[in-house]
Amino acid sequence: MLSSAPDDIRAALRGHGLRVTPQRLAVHGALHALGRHATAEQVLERVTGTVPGVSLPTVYATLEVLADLGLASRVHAGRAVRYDPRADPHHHLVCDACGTVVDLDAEVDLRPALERVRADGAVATRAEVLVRGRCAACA
Amino acid sequence: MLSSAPDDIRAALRGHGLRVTPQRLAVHGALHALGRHATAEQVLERVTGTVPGVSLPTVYATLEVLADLGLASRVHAGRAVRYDPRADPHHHLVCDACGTVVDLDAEVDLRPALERVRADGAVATRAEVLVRGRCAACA
DNA sequence: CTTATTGCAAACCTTTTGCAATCCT
DNA sequence: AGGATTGCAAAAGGTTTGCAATAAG
Repeated sequence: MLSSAPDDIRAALRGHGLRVTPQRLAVHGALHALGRHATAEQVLERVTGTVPGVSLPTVYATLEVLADLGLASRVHAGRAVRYDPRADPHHHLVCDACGTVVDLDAEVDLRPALERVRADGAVATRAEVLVRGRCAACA
Repeated sequence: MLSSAPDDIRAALRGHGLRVTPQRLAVHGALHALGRHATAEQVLERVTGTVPGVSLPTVYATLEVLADLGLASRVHAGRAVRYDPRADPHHHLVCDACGTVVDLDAEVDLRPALERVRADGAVATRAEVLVRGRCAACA
């Protein structure tokens, strides 16, 4: 079972003293059902289809919670922030034509960059390779 | 002399059939004078201090032109897009606390990621390592 | 019960657009 | 002269906030 199981979010929320609400379960479910780097708007559409009465501010708040819990991650690509249901470290390609974000599963040795961060007295919490270009559909 | 010399932008603009206007020179100068990853707003402030009568839409348009000419590059970090006077490939650290973007001069072998892009049938135009964390001042 | 969470509407901020006036070439 | 470029104002996104009503623990 992947870490996206409904039980995991319940446990994660409880473990952080947060409440388990239908909206949070719905947003989490929708993000995984979409299975891609979705915008808050897209998540809202999907959620509204199954659990009506969810508002956009709630979607934003919930996605933020999921990101903080490590159950999702933000990808700052273009206009809109996209939320990635994958939490494990991986890389991204952002299509300059259609704005799509696609995962890049590749092994890149980021240590030189991370060492540079440390040498500068800064702290790294996450690191990824960000490629800009055209996705397969647009190329 | 670095590629930021005023003459270079003149040549670059003319070479692309674009007009050399005081606004474009001012924006280019301001971006380099700021010497860091500035927002359009910050560039406007700086420009207004020396060459009054420049508008925000013009700053945006000009930064876009500079980026297209390869005299600057966009960094999508948080809320606002930041423009980097450096055009050569390098990496970035984005501070989650203050939003600052700092350069990371490090040698990272991105080939595995780029090969992945090609294998997927996509095209890469640029690639960098993006680190999130806290800058030296905020850490 | 108590307080986090929600929905709604409205505010906010960044970026873009439309159009008449301007100024490079 | 002629068309690219500009300023202004206004619109268009995307995201956040304020507050009363609701519901989870």
